[in-house]
Order: sequence, then structure tokens, then C-alpha cells
Amino acid sequence: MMVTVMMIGEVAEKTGFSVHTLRYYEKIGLLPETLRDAGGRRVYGPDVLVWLEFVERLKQIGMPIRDRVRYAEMRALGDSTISERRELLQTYRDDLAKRVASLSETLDVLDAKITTYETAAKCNGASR
Amino acid sequence: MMVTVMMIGEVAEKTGFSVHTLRYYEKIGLLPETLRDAGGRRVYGPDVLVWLEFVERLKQIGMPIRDRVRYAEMRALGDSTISERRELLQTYRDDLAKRVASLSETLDVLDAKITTYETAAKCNGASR
DNA sequence: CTAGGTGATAGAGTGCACTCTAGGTCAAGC
DNA sequence: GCTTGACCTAGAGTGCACTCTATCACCTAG
Repeated sequence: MMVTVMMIGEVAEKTGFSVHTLRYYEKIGLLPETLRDAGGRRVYGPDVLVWLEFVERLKQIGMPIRDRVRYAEMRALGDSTISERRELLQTYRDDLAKRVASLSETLDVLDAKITTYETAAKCNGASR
Repeated sequence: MMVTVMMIGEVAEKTGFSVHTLRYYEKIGLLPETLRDAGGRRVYGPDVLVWLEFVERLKQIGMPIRDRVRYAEMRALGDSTISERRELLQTYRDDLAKRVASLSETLDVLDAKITTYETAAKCNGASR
């Protein structure tokens, strides 16, 4: 059976992270040290895509890179870190819930403002 | 009738922006040039609080400072910029709607993961 | 009258998260 | 056999958005 392996360029293309960023992520510990081929080039399995997608989510919710690294490190340590990981995620989850609420409110504010602008434009258009 | 005026420290306290940040915002044009008292100190009216609250919202939705300044400049120019302002807000509004949807999804992902962690912790706790 | 607190300026410094450069290796196709 | 393109490393550079420092002016309470 064929095992799907990827070079760094392919991972970059599939995840949207740049090649530079992927190497940077490995250096800081956000990606585990990658297997290399005979020529010293990184070889990735398909799992890395799942992990990077999750990392992207953590990034999108505003988790600073330091905490993403911390999470990655705990993940690498295995089951003994589960409760600590849960706590970390819980903190960000609660914060995220608040932010989603606040952003929804802002969405309403923007809609109201846009409506006002549309009305104003119409009135100006008619009166001038 | 008493007119409520504020010094910069009071504005800072009420808005959550630091005094440094408020002066910085004025320098880059995010705040209009402020009136000064006899001693050269900035004197603010109550309107600035409303504006800063809105600026904070624009910041929270991820509008870069350059666009916030652009918006502030257009606002200072008056009605002739209304349609341009509407367009700018519309762009960020649409982007925001997508982000809110994506963040809600992430909220579900986090909840699922947290649940998994709780289950895992329980099983480990029982089996060890 | 002086000490403390708040205000002012110009400009330097900080932290984050990449992003890019220089200089090199290596395998494949013409 | 040589060019091309994807990969490698170490380390410098970038852009954003503040944040702080040094130094000075002003006003009020004790």
C-alpha cells in the first residue's frame, strides 16, 4: 500500500502556511521535529495537515504563539498533560464565547451604520 | 449649564486606552486635533468617548490602524465621503460575518475537544 | 515656597509573528 | 554535464501597534 508523504512545499500549499513559516514553526516547537529523507529534506505524513488546521484555528481565536507552542509541547508529552491542556483550551474557549458575542454585537452596529449611510446618501442624492 | 470637559487622563480611564495611546492616536490622525487649555493641555468633550468606543470596535474586528485612520480622515471631511465610508465598512462587515461564522465553528471544535479531554481524564482516572 | 501630580514633546524601544536573504546541497530533465 | 527548481541552515529584517523614556511646564495643597 502506498504511504502518502509530502515535501514541505506541498504541506505549505495544502495548509496555506508558507514554507518559511513551517520551518519557523518547527524551530519554535509548534511542529514536532520532522523526519528527513536521505538528502536531509523534511518528509511529512498526512497527520501534519490535521494538526496545522487546528493550529490555524488556535491562531484565529487569538491564542498567542507562545501558548500554541505550550499546547504543542504538552501534546507531545502525551496523556499526562490532558487536564492541563483542557484547562488551557477552556480558558480560550470562554474568552472566545465572549468575543463571538461582542463581535455579533459589532456586526449589528456596523449594519446600523451602513444603513444610516445608505439613507444619508439617498437624501443627499435627492436634495442636491 | 455646566459643560463636561475632560483631561487626557480621564479619557484614558473611561475608554481603557492609555494616555500614551491617546496622544499616539492623535498624532497619527485617528483622533482629531484636540482643543487645548491655557497651559497647552488637551481638553476633550464627551463626544470623544463615543468615537473611541467605535474605534475600539473597529480595532476588535481586526481593522488595521491604517484603515481606521483612513476612516477617521473621511469622517472629518464630512458628508462627501459617506459612500466611501460605507464601502469601507461594508468590506469589513462582510469579512466579519464570515469570521463570526468561522469562530462559532471553532467554538464547537473546542467544546468537542474539551469534552474528549474530560472523558479521557475520567477513563484514566478510573483505570489507574 | 516647594513637593507631587498631571500634563506636554520628541523620539527611542518593545514584542509579536512572521518574512526574507545569503549561500549552499541535491535530484531530475535536456 | 549543466541548468533548474525545490530543498537546507543561520541569522537579519520587517511591519504593526503600541509603550516607554527623558526632559520640561504647570497648578494645587500643605
